Amino acid sequence: MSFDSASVRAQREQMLLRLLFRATHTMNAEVTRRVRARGWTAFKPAFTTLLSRLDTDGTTISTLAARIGTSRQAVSQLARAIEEAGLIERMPHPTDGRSVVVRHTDAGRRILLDALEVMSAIEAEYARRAGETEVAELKGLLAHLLGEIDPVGAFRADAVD
Amino acid sequence: MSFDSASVRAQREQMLLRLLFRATHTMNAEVTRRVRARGWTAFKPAFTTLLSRLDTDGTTISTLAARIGTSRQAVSQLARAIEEAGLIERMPHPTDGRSVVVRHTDAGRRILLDALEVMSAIEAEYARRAGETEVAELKGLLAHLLGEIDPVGAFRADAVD
DNA sequence: AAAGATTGTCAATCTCCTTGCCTAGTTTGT
DNA sequence: ACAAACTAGGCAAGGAGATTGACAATCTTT
Repeated sequence: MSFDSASVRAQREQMLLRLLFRATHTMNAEVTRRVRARGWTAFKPAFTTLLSRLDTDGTTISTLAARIGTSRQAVSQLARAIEEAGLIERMPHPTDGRSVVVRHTDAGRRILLDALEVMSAIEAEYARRAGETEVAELKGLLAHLLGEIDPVGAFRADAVD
Repeated sequence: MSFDSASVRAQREQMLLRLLFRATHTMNAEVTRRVRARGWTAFKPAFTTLLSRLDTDGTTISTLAARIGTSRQAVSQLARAIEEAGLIERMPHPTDGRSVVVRHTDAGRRILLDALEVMSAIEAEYARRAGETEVAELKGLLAHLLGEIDPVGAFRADAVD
């Protein structure tokens, strides 16, 4: 394998990982910008990760960690930040004295719905610019690939809490 | 829009942004793991961003910043880290006294080729598991979408350095 | 020459995450 | 019943990667 900088660069530009990086970064920046523009100035990109995984009756830190796929400490810290933004609240677990249940506040529910609306709007815009079929197909292919390479990361309706 | 936690969660799982996040994260983790396994223990995920954008005869910090799409400061810091890992070297610009030219060392060229091999191997593996056509199509659709939403991020053969 | 831009860097700060350790509870084994 | 083992959560420290503001050195324009 020879080394020619231009061809190496061109090659990398077409790598799947590079394409994924660019798409993720571009879309995430846009979502954050628009959610903030809706008046949620305290919103941070990481918030939706947790907010969207809370059950109506609340969820424990450990369960969240398992769902999100990070450590309990990370969730605990993230939860503190979101709590300080007034979007969730901590409560003692009804039966397990060690556990803490995290639950949406009203504002937490509102911002989540707003974020979902923003994401839908952006997707719709992408579909308008790049083609309805293309974007739908892209989502299908991504979901298909993820089913192969990251089955655990998927939402499981039967998750035990 | 009503609020039902389970349906909201399910809805978000199918959002394009969420799919992109999962795919990016999964693939990036795998690339890093394998490159490290090839003996590049000092390798960090962020390195390839810069390494893959260096020209054979070197590139200035400002040019890199424009190419990568971040600030000069970020590039400067990243360059220091990569320099300390022995993969690039700084040199004074031949004509412009303000500029610094960043260039691959031999090790820098080798690790980049290794990383590209790793990425190709992973893509091939994905193609085997999820289908050749599917992965090729996924890449095509991503590139197509990016052409619409992030035209600047693309590689430009006519870039002036 | 003087005014203005541009290049790279320093320093401080921020976000998100990790690792190591610790206490308070709960479950298990005998 | 009771000690051992495990689990839930949080504290502290710190790292990776980026941002922002300020700045000296150097070019460019007028």
